[in-house]
Amino acid sequence: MAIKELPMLRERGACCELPAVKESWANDTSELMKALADPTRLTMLASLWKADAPICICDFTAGLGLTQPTISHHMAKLKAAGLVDSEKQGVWIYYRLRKKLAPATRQILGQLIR
Amino acid sequence: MAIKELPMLRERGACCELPAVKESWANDTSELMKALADPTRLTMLASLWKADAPICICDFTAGLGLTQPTISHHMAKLKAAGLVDSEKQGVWIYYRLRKKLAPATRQILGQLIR
DNA sequence: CGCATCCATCGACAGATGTCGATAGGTTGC
DNA sequence: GCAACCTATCGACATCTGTCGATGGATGCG
Repeated sequence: MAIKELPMLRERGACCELPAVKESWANDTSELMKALADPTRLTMLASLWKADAPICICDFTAGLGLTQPTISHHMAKLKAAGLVDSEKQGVWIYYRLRKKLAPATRQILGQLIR
Repeated sequence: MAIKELPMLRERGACCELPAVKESWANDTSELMKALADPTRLTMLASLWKADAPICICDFTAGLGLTQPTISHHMAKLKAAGLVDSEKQGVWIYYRLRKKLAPATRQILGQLIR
C-alpha cells in the first residue's frame, strides 16, 4: 500500500514549500474549535439544538453533574464564541442557539450533532 | 425582541428536563474537536488538504515558525485523532490526509477549510 | 421588608497543553 | 565506518483550562 503520488526523489536538506494558509483563518477557526472542544459544552449545544427552545442555566445544572458556576462558565464561553444568545426573563436567563449563526457554522453543528 | 416560544411561566425551583444527549457522543466528538482546536494543527491539516499530496515534517518545520519536536508533537496528535496517515520513505516520513476518513469528518474539514 | 431563587464573578487549585532543548534511533551518502 | 540528515521521544517549563466553593447582585414571593 505505497503512496501513489510520491514526489520525485528529494535532495536532502531541501524542503518543499507548503500551500499558503492564512494565519488569521487558522486563529479564528481554532477559536471556534476550542469552544467545541469540551464534552460539557457539546452536550449543552446539542441540547439547545435538539430542544430548539430556550433553556436556563438551572436546567443544565440539574441535568449535568456539575455545579452552577461551572455551567455558567461554559455557557459564557459558548456566548463569547458567538454560538449562543441569551435573554433575561425575570429571575431566569434563557439561552438558545444563536439565530444569526453563520451558515457554515450552523452546518458544522448539524454535521456534529446530526 | 422577546423570545417567541417562551415556556409557560415557571415555578421557582422547578427546572426543565433536557433532551437526551449521549455521553459517549460528547466525549468522542470533543476528542475530534480538541485535535482541531489549535492554529498550528489546523494549518497543517489545511496544507495537507490543499496539497492533496504527502508532506514531510521538515516541510512544516521550514514553513511554520516552530521547532521540529513541536511539529512532530502536533502531527502525532493529528494521527492519534485518526485524521492523518503516514508512510515512511527512506529518511522521510510522508504524511497525508487519511484516506478512510469518515464521510462526516471529511465534510466538516471541507466546511472548515474550503 | 425579609428571604429564597437564579445567576455572574472571583479566587484557588489540579490537570492538561504548547513549546523548547537535548537526546537517540534510522537512513543515506561519502 | 563516519558524518549528515530526518524524525520521535523525553524532561522541563509556562500557560491555559475545567472545576469548585464563596460571594454578591438582581428578582420576585409572602
